[in-house]
Amino acid sequence: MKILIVDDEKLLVKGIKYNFEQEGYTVLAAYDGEEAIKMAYDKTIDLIILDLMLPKIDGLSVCQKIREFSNVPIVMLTAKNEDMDKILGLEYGADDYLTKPFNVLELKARVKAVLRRMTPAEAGRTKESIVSIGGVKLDYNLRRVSIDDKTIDLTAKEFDLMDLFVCNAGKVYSRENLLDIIWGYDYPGDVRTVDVHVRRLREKIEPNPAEPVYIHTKWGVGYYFKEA
Amino acid sequence: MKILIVDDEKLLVKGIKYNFEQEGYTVLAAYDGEEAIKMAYDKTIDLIILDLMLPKIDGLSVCQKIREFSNVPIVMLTAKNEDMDKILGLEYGADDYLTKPFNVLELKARVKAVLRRMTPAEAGRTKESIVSIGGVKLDYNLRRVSIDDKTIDLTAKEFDLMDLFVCNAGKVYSRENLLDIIWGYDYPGDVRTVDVHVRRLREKIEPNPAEPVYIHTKWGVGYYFKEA
DNA sequence: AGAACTTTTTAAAAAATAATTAAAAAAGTT
DNA sequence: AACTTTTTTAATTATTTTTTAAAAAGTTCT
Repeated sequence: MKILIVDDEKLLVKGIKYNFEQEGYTVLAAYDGEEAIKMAYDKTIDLIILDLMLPKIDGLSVCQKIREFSNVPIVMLTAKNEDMDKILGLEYGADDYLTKPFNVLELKARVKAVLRRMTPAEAGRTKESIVSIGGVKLDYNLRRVSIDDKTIDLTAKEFDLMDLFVCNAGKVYSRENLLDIIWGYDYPGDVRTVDVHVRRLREKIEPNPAEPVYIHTKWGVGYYFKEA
Repeated sequence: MKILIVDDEKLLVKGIKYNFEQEGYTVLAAYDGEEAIKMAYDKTIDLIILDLMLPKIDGLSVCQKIREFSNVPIVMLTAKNEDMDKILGLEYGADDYLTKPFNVLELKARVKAVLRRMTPAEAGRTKESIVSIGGVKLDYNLRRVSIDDKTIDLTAKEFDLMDLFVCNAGKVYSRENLLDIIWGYDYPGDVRTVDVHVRRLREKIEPNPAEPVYIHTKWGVGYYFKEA
C-alpha cells in the first residue's frame, strides 16, 4: 500500500511516515498543495492524508482539484471541528477526517478502515463507473474498454494507460510522464517499457495497429489519444 | 428506496447517508429515539437503521414502539455482541443487526438482504423467499441454490459468497472486500481462503469449473458474477 | 546519402497472480 | 467421544502479465 502525506509541518510528516512505514506502507510526502496535486496523478497511490491548512493552496481546494481526476481515498486533517459537513459532503469529497492533535493509532485505524471499504470499482479513477467518449467506453468496474460496442479486455497497465489517455484526450505524455503517473514516481525501470505497453494496447484497440487512429505518437515527445 | 438512520453520532449518520445516497437511496436521519418514532410513522420509509444506544429512549424500546404500529424492516447497530438473540427475537422484532464498528459495505449488504426478504409480500412476514436471476435461483430459506432447476446444496460460506455475487452481478469484489463482507471486517486469516471457497463454489455450480460462466476472475482485481 | 537518433516490433525472461491439491484444524452431529 | 462435514492453511503447479533486451524500421538533420 502506498500513501501520500500532505502537510507543511515536516516533523509531523516525519512522524506519520515513520509510523506507517513500520506497518509496511510505502509513504510519499508533499509539503504544499501544488506539489500534492502533481503527485496525486500517480496512479499507484492508494490513499492521501491531507492537511486542511496548507501553503499556496488550501487543503479543501486541493481535495476538490484531485477529485476532478481521481477517486483516490482522502483523509483530511483539520485543526478544529469546523466545516466537517463540507469536508465529508459531496462538495469536497473527502472520505474521512481527523482533528488535530490526533492520535497516530487512530489515524492508522481510520486509514485502514477507508482502504478496506474501497471496492475495486470505487478505487477507480473517476466517479462514474462507465465513461464514454465517442465510440470509446471505459468500464471502471470491470476495467475494460469497448470500442464501437466491441468489448475488449485489458490488463491492469493497459487499462491505466487507456484511462489516462482517454480522459486527457489530445494531451501528449512523454514516456517519463507515463512512468511517473502509472508506474509511480519512484519506479526504477526502463523507459522502453512504455513502448511495449503502448504497442500491445494498440494491438488490442486499433483497427490497424500499424496506423493508429486512437493512440498517436508525437515524434520525439510521447503519445496522445485522439478520437478517431 | 427510502431509509431512516437513527443514531446520535452525527458523523456516522453523515457517512452512512453519503454512502447510501451514492447507491441511489433516499436517506432520512433522526438523532434520538423520540424523533425516530415520530418519523417512523412515515409509511414511505422502506427500512430503518437503528442504533442500540440512543439518548432519551434506548434503541430496543424504540424498536418495540415502532413494532406496535409498523412492520417496517429494522437493522440494529450494537456496540458489542450482547443479547443478539433478544434483539432478533420476537420480543423486539429487529430483522438484522451489525456490531460496531462495522464496515459500510457490510451494512449495505445487510440492508439489501433485508429489503430483499421483505419486498415480495412484505406484510406477510413469511420466511420463505426465493430470488431468481436468469437460470439462477437463491433459496434463502434452505440456503441453497438452483441452476436451471438443478438444486445444489451449498455450505454456509459458499451460500454467502453466492448471495453477494448474484445480488451484485457484474460488480467486482477483491479478495479483501470479500473477507471484510463475508468473514467480517476484522478477520485475521489469509486472503487465499477466498480462492479455495471460490473454487469449490465453481466446482458445484459451474458446468465446467475450468472455464467458469458464472463466477469470473478479473485478473489482478478479484471475482464477479455474470449471468451465463 | 549517411549518421544519429527515435520508434516499432519481436522474443524471451522474470515477476506476479490464480488455480489446484492435499492435509490439518475447527465446527457441528450423532 | 467418535464421527462427519466444513473451513482454513500451506505447498505446488499453472497461467497471465510485465519487463528486459535487441533487432528492425522509420525520422531528422547535415
